[in-house]
Amino acid sequence: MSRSLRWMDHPLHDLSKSTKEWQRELTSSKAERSGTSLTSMFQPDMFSSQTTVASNWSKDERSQKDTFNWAMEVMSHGQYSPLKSQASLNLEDLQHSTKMYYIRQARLTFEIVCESIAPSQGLTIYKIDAARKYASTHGPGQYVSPPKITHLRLSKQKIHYFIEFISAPCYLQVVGFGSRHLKLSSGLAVKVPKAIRTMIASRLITAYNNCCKDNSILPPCRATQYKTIKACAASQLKSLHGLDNYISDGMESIDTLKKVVSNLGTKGLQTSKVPYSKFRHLEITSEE
DNA sequence: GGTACGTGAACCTCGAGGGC
DNA sequence: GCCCTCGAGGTTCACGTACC
Repeated sequence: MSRSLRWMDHPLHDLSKSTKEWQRELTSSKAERSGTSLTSMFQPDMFSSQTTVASNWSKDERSQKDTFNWAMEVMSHGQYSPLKSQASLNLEDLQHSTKMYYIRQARLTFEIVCESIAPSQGLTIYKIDAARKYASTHGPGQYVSPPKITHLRLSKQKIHYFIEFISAPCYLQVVGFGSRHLKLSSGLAVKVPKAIRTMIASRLITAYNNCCKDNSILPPCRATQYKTIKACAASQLKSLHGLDNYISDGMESIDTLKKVVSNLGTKGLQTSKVPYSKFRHLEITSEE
């Protein structure tokens, strides 16, 4: 068997596969070759004792990503840039930049793993011993003292204001037909008419926070507002029905502005102060 | 002491902008 | 045109406080 592995020989080179498929293939292929699983290779005691490799991921308190980052950091001797996130979508469904990020991480990971399996240069017993010594003397690091967090119970009035705001007719439209059942924590089921929200949660929250700012009211934190909106059952408007009307109104507004500027010019406004360039841009945009 | 729930932080994804 | 980095948007999670 060759001492070095090539990228194209490895299942990771098939970029059309999802990361989960990669993990499955990598795990199975490693197990076939070595008689053990990749999972067991990533256990915290991998360098200190071979008797502990039988433990599995589920028993570890760390998340899968943390364990992975930990393993890669150890294997790369601190050279590995930690994986920031795990893809939950299939690779082909991700945006290009996101896909490139995961591919980059996969390549880097693969190189490190290959280097560990078939070290061609640089890795010596002395360096491994030095790494062990460093880990035993320096430990896992210092925890930063967490800041004091204070909690304030929201008053019913505050919650009422928020619900009233998000239930305004411009944000919530009741559908003329159908209904749904809200199940309360007390077990009581309430029948409410179906409603459609015209704005996504984050926009609603931004609008409410601006409103609070104008009225010098302290709003609940974002997460609480998200929870409240989620609890108030409503569908999200996804249809583009009415979009033509908005565009039509917008174009009409631009025409009106042009007429106003033109009139101001005839009344003696200096030509240099008339922003013709901006209207030219709008004209070009509207023709496309 | 148990639990409900408010909070900050983390997660996942995307887009802009720049280098080659 | 491809690749990469960085930062922000939108959402969810887990911790820890306050109340019963």
